[in-house]
Amino acid sequence: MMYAMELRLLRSFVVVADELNVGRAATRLHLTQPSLSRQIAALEHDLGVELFARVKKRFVLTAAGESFLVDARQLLERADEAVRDAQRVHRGELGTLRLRFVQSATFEVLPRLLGAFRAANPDVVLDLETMTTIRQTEALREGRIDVGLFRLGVARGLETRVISRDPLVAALPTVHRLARRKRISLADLAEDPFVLYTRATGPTVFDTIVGHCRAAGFEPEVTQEAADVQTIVSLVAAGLGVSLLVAPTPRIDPEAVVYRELSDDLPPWELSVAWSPENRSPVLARFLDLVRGPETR
Amino acid sequence: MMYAMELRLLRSFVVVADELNVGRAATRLHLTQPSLSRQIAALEHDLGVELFARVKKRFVLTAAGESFLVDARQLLERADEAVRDAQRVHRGELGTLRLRFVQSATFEVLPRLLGAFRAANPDVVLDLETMTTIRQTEALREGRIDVGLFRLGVARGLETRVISRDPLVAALPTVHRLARRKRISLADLAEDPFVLYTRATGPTVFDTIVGHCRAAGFEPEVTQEAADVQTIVSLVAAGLGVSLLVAPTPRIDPEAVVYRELSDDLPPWELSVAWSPENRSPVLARFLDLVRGPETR
DNA sequence: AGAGTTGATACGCACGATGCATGATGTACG
DNA sequence: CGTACATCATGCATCGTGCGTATCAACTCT
Repeated sequence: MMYAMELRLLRSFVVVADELNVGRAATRLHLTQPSLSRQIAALEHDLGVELFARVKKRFVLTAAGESFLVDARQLLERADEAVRDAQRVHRGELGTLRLRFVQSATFEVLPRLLGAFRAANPDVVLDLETMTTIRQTEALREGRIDVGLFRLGVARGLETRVISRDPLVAALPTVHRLARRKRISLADLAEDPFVLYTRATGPTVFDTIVGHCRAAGFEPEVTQEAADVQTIVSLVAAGLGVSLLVAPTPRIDPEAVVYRELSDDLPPWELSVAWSPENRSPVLARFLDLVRGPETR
Repeated sequence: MMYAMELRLLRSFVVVADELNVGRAATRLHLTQPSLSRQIAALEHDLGVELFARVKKRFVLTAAGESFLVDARQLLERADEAVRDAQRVHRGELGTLRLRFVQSATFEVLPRLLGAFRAANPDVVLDLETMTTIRQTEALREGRIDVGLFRLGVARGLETRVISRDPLVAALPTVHRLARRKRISLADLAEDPFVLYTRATGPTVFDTIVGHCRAAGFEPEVTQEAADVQTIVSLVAAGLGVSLLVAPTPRIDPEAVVYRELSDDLPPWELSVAWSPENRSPVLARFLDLVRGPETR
């Protein structure tokens, strides 16, 4: 069905229904009385229904008019809301930010970032999940997510910015012979069994650590692999071996595990924000303002 | 804030968003491409927000466009609904019928009437309540209710139509000396105590019954009054006296109370529908179609 | 490189909404 | 009871705006 009905007619109708007097309503609408009279007539013609009963030159809403008034008010209200929402989405105040991150970002960087973003954009829905580095870059390129947080690696076709440089530390069981030392060197651990990230899920982490060991003159004996930090720390606590982790580290089992600085001059482990330059999401823009702003100083 | 936004623009926007091709969308809308192009531009100008990203002469919805599309669809949907509802209200298919009735209508007439009306108008909300005759006529004149159902009395300024003529019957305790007789005359009850409707709430009922008794040659001894039929029947069941009621009668205490026809040639007790001729409610019109239709044969 | 799409812009026209003047009808009040 | 006032509808001229035709500009595909 094709109605010629327009919001302009609804706006007029609501005012006339409010005043129940065409002349006064016309003044409020900056129109003349005849013009408004014809608008109402046109609306009634469109609907095929009388909205006002002209009883003795006086306007009264009909039952159909009462019903339509309620709906017209709601309609105008919702139209305004739709406009406001579109504008807010445009400004990035409203929408969804799809953010993925590696586990080691969860301990310090992520809470700090999200806290600041939440405060500035309370109406943005945050779609959060952990994801490995490789899958993040894929998802970013295909536009399935907006922001990635991962360590190492240049991502072709993606923009990145380092937001944190964190040292590697050694995780030792409290009962370990070196646990009393404040700093240790990698070479000290040459004979120890290692617990490391599963190579299958993220080869860079595994390979980099093994590379550091070789540079220190030994081939690490990896007795156990695990897919997440928590498990690795638990295994270290249980005495299955030592490990190398990125600081800040999880505070589980503080009685059973200690973290020690490394005296070796290892390059810092960089945490980067990554996004696609093709992604025009205003919410992403807001997020990047936050990330780039303070760092550009 | 004054938006020039009109539904016409929304209708166009939805189609363009659907096709993502101005030319094809224009064909569907029976417009030319330039015209539609300008409509979209005008809409974007109104909102102050780009709805489409023109990337390489190809249309893609922006985030704001996505948001606005959802709302625009909903808005158009609701606009149609508002029109349909107004039309249904006009036809009396939608709305409220405010119906009041005296107690004696509840046993047979009311269920029959409402059953038929409900079947024909399932979306009309029925606002039902018992109300005394006098208060019904007041409420009808003041437009507070649509239909009244009461007995006796001409109501000035109201239209009425008799829909049921019911005989008076005598209510006797089962243990009464006349309970075995099939028909009795009023004069037989000359010495019995009477239980009647409270005169204060409805004088016509009380006075008419007393009038019948006098015509039968005795002054009834009213030992007890009560405001509703149920109570009266209970009192008769308890042996406090006899009563005269309109048939059909409530089926409470069938062991303790019997109803007997009267041999006197009393005028039937008429039940009327009443309404105000000023009331333009389409729902009322539908109701009257039902009431008048079958009766006019 | 050239043909074919596709969206934006220019220009003239025509329809429609507006304002002014007036008519029709009802109300208030002396 | 009649006249002045109020209120909504209608006739008519005008102005604005949205539309179509023609054309341009930019990108795609072969």
